[in-house]
Amino acid sequence: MKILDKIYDPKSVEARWYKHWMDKGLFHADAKSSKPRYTIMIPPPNVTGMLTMGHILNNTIQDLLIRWKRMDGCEALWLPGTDHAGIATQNKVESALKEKNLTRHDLGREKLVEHVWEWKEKYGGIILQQLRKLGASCDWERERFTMDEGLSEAVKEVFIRLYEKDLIYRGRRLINWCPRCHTALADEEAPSHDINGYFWSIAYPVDGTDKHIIVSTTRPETMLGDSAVAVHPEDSRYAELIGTNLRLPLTSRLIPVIADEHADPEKGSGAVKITPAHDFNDFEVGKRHDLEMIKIMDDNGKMNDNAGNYKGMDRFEARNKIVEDLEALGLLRSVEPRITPIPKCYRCNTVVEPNLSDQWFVRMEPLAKPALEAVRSGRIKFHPAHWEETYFHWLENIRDWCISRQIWWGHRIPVWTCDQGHDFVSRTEPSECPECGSKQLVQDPDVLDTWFSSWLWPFSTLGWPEQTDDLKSFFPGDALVTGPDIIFFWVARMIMASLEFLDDVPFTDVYFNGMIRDLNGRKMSKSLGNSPDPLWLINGADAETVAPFAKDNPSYKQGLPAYGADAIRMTMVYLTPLGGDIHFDHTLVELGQKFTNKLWNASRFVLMNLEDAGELPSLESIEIEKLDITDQWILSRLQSVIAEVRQDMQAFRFNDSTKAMYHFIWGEFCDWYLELVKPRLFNTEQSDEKKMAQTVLYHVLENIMRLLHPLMPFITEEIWQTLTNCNSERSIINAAYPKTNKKFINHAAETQFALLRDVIGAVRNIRGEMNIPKDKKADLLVNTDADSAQLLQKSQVFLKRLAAVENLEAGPGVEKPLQAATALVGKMEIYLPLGGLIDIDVEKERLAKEIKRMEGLLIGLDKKLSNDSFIDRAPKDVVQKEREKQEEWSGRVKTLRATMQTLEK
RNA sequence: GGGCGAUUAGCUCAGAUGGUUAGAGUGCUUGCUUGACAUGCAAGAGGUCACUGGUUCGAUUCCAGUAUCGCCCA
Repeated sequence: MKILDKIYDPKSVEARWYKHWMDKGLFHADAKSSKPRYTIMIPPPNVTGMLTMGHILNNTIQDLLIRWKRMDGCEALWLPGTDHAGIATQNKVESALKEKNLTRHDLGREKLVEHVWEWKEKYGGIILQQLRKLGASCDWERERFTMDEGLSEAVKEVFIRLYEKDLIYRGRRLINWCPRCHTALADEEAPSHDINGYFWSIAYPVDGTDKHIIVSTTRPETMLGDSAVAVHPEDSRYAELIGTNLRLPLTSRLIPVIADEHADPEKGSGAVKITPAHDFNDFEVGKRHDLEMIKIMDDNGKMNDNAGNYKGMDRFEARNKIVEDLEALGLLRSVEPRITPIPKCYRCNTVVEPNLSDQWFVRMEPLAKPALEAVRSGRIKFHPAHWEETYFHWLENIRDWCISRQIWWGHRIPVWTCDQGHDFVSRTEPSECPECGSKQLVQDPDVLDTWFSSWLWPFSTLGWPEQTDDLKSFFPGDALVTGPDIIFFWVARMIMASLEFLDDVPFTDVYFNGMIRDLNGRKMSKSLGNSPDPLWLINGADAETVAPFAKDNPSYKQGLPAYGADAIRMTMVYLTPLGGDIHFDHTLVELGQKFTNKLWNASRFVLMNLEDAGELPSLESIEIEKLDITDQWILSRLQSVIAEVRQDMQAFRFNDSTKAMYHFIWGEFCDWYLELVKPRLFNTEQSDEKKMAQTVLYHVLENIMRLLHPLMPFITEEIWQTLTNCNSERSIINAAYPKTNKKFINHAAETQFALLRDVIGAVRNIRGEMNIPKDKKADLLVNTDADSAQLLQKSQVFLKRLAAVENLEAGPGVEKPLQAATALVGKMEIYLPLGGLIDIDVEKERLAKEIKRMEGLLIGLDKKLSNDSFIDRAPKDVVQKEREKQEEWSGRVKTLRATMQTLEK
């Protein structure tokens, strides 16, 4: 049997096994397999993206599920890929052009798109390479990209189907416009941010009088586009003015005072300016009152012809000038600071401008209804469930989805217009207008929102609309693992699309992983620069490399050790409760690193001690009665842990499953079993006892490796291969996930072992508190019943080894010697006659502390039990339990007091 | 303004369906180079479970309110 190297080196082990897995095609899922299916579609990262800590968590969880299901007998598909990120990618290429003093218009549409493809081939998808370092067991043969031919077909098909069902329409509407990216955005793509703004109050003169109406606004520049001032119909202050005209300052226009419930009498003066072409609420008011829609800005966010003297100014420059001019006219009545929510472009952070333009929209309400129902009925479950509220709220208040984008990188809208003005859709390049036969055709210049391709991801990746084997085999999928930040963008829309086009849900469970934050609680993001490069954590990074980052993140100053992928995976999952956020710092990964080291060394120890084992019997063939109590205990515990891990993973409680394994492996297998098994192993003679110990050791460790593999794939493969002396044809990837074996569940053994462990603990406690060196052995006397005494007698070798016990005397009626330290374990009294070693004062102090603690507990308990309502109303078994406790504890206090007295003599 | 979530040991976090002597890792103190591991072993200190009420025999756990923080929507 091979022995492991002294130090675990994640770098070489990880590279070696990942290559092996790839070479053997172990991640490939076979559509023709007869096994049950398990499918996860990766949330496709942007093709421009780099790996972040968020991806680490997200993909570790997916890999954990996939590897578990694969071992558990499923044909498991984890399909990877990227999306083309229309705006982001085009931005990237355009800024590269800018350095050569070129704009996209210099190149023209075709050339630019060519350029983007080149860029994509060269730099795109780095993130997928990075995922391999994490150990992701994606089926790389099935990698997809949203601009692939097949996926583009799916997009076109979906557009046409929706168009023909009248679920897609073109309309002139107010949309969110990014003046920098030069495109429309969906509502979700323009999230609002609070900024420190102002609230300006402006006097609008009533025409023909010397009266004024005061209106307030956070955006004074838009007044140039005002077409009315609204007051509430029941606001008596303004009743007489309704229908009169106001002179709009800085212009020559007259605008009416109208009555509309949009005006809130409680807010400001109660009168509100209406700018239908530049405000979403005002747009609705404008429609109701048939007001003129006056656009005062161009697509760059600069003032246009309608802005009079302000023409050509940037919107913010115009704002300042307008405020200045109003002040000069004496019409500016007040300025107060105000936190103002403003929408910003999610790609470039520019302030978004509402813009009136022709765009394509999807009618969402008919799609939303079935999607709502799918979650309400429980066909799809969210983990944690509270995200359902957010989902419901959005779908119940759904607005139509603006899907056209005025950029060039993306799926072209399959709509043509002929010179007679007829619009029509076509699956192929049309040669004539189906309505009038005209051959003068122009295709819509816009492309579709990237999410309009991502929402098809669960089936477009499998070949839809073709009825491929993959589609039949792997759709619908099982789990989706993603962040709650894209619940609207993506999760809800995938559900809608799958129900609409395949009449089925795309997955049955959605796991929302938490956000990774820095230690100050800020979300890790590129723009804040507070996220370390995850590859630093995996491969290590010297101080120089991380210096720029370490400036604001001092814990990185010394550089980072190579923690390895397994350590990071384990740490992240350990730290994440169901959907909870993580406050992350790299030093937390020491948890996983230490665990990895422990696992490695424990395995090394086992392997060293199996060298002379020869052929070991199968576990099944062992007669349980012949096993040592410690063997029975560890095997029984193993069964419980297997059951617990399975249960937790099934419930998406990965941190609980991780903790269960951690505690079992370190706290029970390493700390206790390995120590207890040593006497048998170190026996140089070959004996049945030794062979038995070796057998149990082997089987427990082998189970541990399989149990842990989905979480820590590399180290478990390395150890498992060595342990099982595998030829390279087999892999732990295809080994069976452990199942509970009822034969080994043994509660009696667990109880007996607990007793032994507690006695050892009590002796260690005394020795520890008195700082008694290990080489000073002491006798142990235990006053206890015959059964326990027998167990202790049988376990003398353990007591000697782990508690430095010299001689043991145990049985009923054993009396406390003078000059002894005392401890109570359950109903046992244990004494350590330490002679010269014992410090009476320390022992008195120790006893006094324990008496005080127990008395404190007893007071509470007595109070509870003297409460009649408790006795009457609490369940009988609870009362009974409390009574037993009271008896035991008061007995304990009595014993401790008596002991104290003997010391005081 | 509306909705959702959080507040437990110095730090990072666990604690389904109310009854546990409130836990883990890390940090801290003490003692150990014990034939796998000093990335280790053993022992210890450290908590008014944010605050105020309510429900209950009993609340860290359920409900309401307050405060602070975070996210989403307007």
